Amino acid sequence: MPKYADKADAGLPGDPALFKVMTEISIIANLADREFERRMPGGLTTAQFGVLNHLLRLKAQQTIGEIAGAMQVAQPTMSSTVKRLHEKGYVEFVPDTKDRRVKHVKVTRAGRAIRDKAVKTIEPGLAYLKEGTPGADWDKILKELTRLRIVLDAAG
Amino acid sequence: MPKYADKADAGLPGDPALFKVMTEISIIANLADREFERRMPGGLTTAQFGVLNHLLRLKAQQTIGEIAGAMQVAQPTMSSTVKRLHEKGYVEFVPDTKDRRVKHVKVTRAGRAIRDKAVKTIEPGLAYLKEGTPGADWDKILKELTRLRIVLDAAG
DNA sequence: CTTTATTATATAGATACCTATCTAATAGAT
DNA sequence: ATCTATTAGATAGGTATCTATATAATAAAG
Repeated sequence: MPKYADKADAGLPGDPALFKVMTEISIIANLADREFERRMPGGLTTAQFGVLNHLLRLKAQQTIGEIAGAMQVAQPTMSSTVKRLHEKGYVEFVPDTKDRRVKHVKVTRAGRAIRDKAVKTIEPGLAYLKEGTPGADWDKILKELTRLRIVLDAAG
Repeated sequence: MPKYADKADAGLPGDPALFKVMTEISIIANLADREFERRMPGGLTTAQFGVLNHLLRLKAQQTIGEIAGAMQVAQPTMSSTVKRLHEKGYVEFVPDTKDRRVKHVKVTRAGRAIRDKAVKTIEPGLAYLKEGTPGADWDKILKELTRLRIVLDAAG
């Protein structure tokens, strides 16, 4: 049951627009995670899907640290996510020949298969969202959100 | 150290705009939480601040279920957040005279004080973000994001 | 009235995320 | 060569979030 569908926005009248934007972003992030994970096969989470998708699109192996940087999360977070993918057999670890501290993460066949399945699961949902927001210029909104993210990131 | 500031967007070339938007939203939500919590007094989290702010702006007490609905999170999540606020002395529980199952959550003086401090802490950050994104029409973006959230919420 | 259904909140068990810290291995400096 | 600094990753402890379930109290039905 939707809880907010009858309200103009998630904020209160006095809030500045950007504050409301941040509130919406927080709610959307949570709702989207829930929707995706409800539909994703094999108990994949969005974090786990993100890693598989990232590596497969790059067509490359990466270290845990590199993946953490690319996904914009802390290294221990990525250690944990990769560990779960490993337990499920979706990635394997390739030792570095020159530096024994390093683990190269490689997607397995099973990992590729589950990711392809996940992509197919997501596509109709994305189409649904796009149809549900006619007239929205997502390319333009993307540009602004990217600018916002860069400023926010630089502030840290 | 920013990790993404040198990239056009957080997605990959083949991704549809709306997919990239969702990716940005996820990253922004995390970055914003971190920034705010780093600056907030008294170890307040964004979730905890959100509850105090919500109740104080409404100028009303609400039950845990009502707050959960308003903040768009599951009821056990709100039980947990409210519990932490109670441990810190920022809210108190007012028993319902007619229904002994119900807890009315009321912000204490200390809660109001910490929220006022938090608001003052946030304002410059918001101004910084706004200045860092000149020309962005946040009112318009808010409208689109709200539509997106409503569609997403209705899908659940 | 007693039994059943509903409702409000709490508890249990996961995952994701963080910061702080530890270990192991490599690199640098003297 | 040895001592120190840096780096990759793992571990510990904490909050937020979810779903599923338990508990308690009210409401509805018989």
